[in-house]
Amino acid sequence: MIAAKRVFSLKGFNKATMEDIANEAELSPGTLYLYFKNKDELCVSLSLRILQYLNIKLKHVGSEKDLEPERKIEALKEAMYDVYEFDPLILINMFHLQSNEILKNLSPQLVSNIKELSASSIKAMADIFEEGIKKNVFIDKNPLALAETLWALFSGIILLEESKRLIDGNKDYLKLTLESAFEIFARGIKR
Amino acid sequence: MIAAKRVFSLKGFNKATMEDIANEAELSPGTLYLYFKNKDELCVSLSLRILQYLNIKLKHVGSEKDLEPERKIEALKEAMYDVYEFDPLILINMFHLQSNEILKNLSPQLVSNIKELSASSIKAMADIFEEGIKKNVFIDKNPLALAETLWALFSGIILLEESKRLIDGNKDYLKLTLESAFEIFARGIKR
Amino acid sequence: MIAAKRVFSLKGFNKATMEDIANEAELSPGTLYLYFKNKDELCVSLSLRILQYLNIKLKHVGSEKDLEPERKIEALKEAMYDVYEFDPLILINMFHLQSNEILKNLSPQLVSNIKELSASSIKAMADIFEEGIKKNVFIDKNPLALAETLWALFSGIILLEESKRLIDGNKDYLKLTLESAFEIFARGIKR
Amino acid sequence: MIAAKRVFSLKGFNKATMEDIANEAELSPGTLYLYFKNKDELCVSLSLRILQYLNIKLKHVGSEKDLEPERKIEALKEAMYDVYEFDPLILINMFHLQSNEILKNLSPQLVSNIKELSASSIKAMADIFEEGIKKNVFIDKNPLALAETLWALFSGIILLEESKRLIDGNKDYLKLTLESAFEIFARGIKR
DNA sequence: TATGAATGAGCATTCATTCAT
DNA sequence: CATGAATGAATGCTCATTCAT
Repeated sequence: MIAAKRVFSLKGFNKATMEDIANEAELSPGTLYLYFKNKDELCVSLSLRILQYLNIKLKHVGSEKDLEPERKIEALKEAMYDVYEFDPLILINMFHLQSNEILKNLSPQLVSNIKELSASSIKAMADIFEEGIKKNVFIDKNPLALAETLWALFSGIILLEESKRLIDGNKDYLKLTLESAFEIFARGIKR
Repeated sequence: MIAAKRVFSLKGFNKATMEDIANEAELSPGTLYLYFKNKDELCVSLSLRILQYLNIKLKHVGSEKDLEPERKIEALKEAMYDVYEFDPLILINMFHLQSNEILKNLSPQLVSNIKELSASSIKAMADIFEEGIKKNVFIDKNPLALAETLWALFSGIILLEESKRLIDGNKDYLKLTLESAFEIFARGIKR
Repeated sequence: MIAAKRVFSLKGFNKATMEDIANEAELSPGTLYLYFKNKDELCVSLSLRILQYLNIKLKHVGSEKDLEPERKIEALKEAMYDVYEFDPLILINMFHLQSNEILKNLSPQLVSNIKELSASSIKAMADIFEEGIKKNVFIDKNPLALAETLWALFSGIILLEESKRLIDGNKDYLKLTLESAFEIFARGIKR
Repeated sequence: MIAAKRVFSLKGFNKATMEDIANEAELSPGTLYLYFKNKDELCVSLSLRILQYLNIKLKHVGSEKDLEPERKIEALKEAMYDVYEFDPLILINMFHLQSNEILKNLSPQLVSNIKELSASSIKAMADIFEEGIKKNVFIDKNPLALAETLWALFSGIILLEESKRLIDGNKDYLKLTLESAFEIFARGIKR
């Protein structure tokens, strides 16, 4: 998977061949198929891994007992930025994947995994919002709706920054963009 | 382009063949190449079209003299939803495109067009925010930053809904999600 | 034909398209087919032209009454070099053509033309040799055989120099190579 | 390579498809690409093989200690005829190749191989001439120039005979033509 | 005479996948 | 558990040629 990550990052998913990955992993092409049913599943496994990482990070924020809801929003931002820095390319890929034709040909098991992890991540955020609402810190809205909005904001920013980098060759302003967006979001949900 | 739209929607970009499109258009494959340099450019042309449409809609909102800034945010939401309804698949595709390996192999002319239209769209929103800031309706933040946040929110929501549809087979809740997200955003930027 | 010559020289016969030639000639592709049955015949027409030119030159040498046979060999060399300089690429192409798969698909008329011109050129040289043999200046060999040898020598040198240029990027030493080869040939046929 | 030789001989290089060759070799098209980078390189490999064969033959003649220089010229003729008989079509193809657009797209390795073999072949002949010059049997001329002349004569004759066969349907007189040309050449370089 | 848009058969090449070892 | 040679279906793209105007 490390090899695959490296190759996908370098060549992009479509241009990377199984042979490339096998070479990078110092394995033979055939061996890859002992561990992954096909190329799609190999690709998705990478997404799953980062989704797991994100999930853990978000849950961890939720479980911090001593943190005020408002601070937790801050912590979410940090968590998201951490995940991004851990592996930008794979994160981007993951957000692409979610609405892609690849999903259609995936094994139900894997789709189910993705579904669970996504749901779990959004749930983790929703819990935080729910707490905030109960404490009268956040506006009284469906916590899930708040969580989805934040999720959308996060993924949208990731893709926007990627697109800016590709089109303009811009440097990496993600941190700033993220700060700014979270500030607006935080104000938007404050009671 | 209508044929291509149909075929891409049906089969997805990678699975659609030039022959499929030619058949749908009742043309020969060779003829497609008289009008589009290659498959990528044909695909991107579709994105360009919807980006143009979005651009016009956003500019139109900006130019409405009698509308209060707060109403214009509402109008932006309507505009975005209109564009989505005009052609969901192509809009999704467009947001994918922006951060994709396809961009790397595109003719500079086309990349430049995309760049201009994106910039112009964001600028149109930024103008609205600037007006609102001047009128002391919105918080005093860089209007461009506000615009980018809204853009990210929009694209993130589009992709999130698409992913929900693919994974859960959920019905189309975009309208609701959009409403909810815009409400938060509007509160977030209100002074 | 001038346009075709230019395009073939630039791109080579296989890579040059009829559209290239039409553009260069400021005509439409269709129009080319009013004058040439197909691409092969257009190509061969060019060869025919230079073969005609060579033919005239060689005959002219033969008809110089006041020239000793030995001088005529010198004159042949000059004639050949002239033809080469007139259009190296087309001459090379012509020698390639003669033993190529293109010939198999040519109209009988054109094949017949080539045949006649080649024969006539060789005949012109043979006449010179015959004269020399009668005058006891050249060895008593079949004049046609002498002519064919000289023809082979000429074409071989043309192709060798072309190959040297392509492989080594060497400058144009054709003149020197030709001199040297003719000297050997002249000694070889002198009584 | 045997399959390719057969197919090229039958259909000519341009008309032969990779599928034809694969079928003839009882392999799949893809497998061909495991051994040859592309069609051009497959074609050139054939040329390389005969060039190697020619090279060995010529060197062998040069290394015969007991042969007088004059006999070595005879032996060269025999060697060349042997190579021709070994595979006429491929030899013709080889001489075409040397001055062709194909060379431009070849891997540097292959071009370098061709270059070396050609040079080595000409050198082998030049050595023979040098020996003859030292022994006062041949005229005192640059041995390399003599070698190139003979090379040109050889290739020119090969192509001329091929063209005669194509145009006139003539039988194979190569042996005779070669004899005659070598006789002239031998006289031409004799002191 | 000239056009040029449309053709569509044709082909090189790729690469995910398999399977005998 | 690993191999890697072989596969062969799949497809983007080309370009000589045509024909209605």
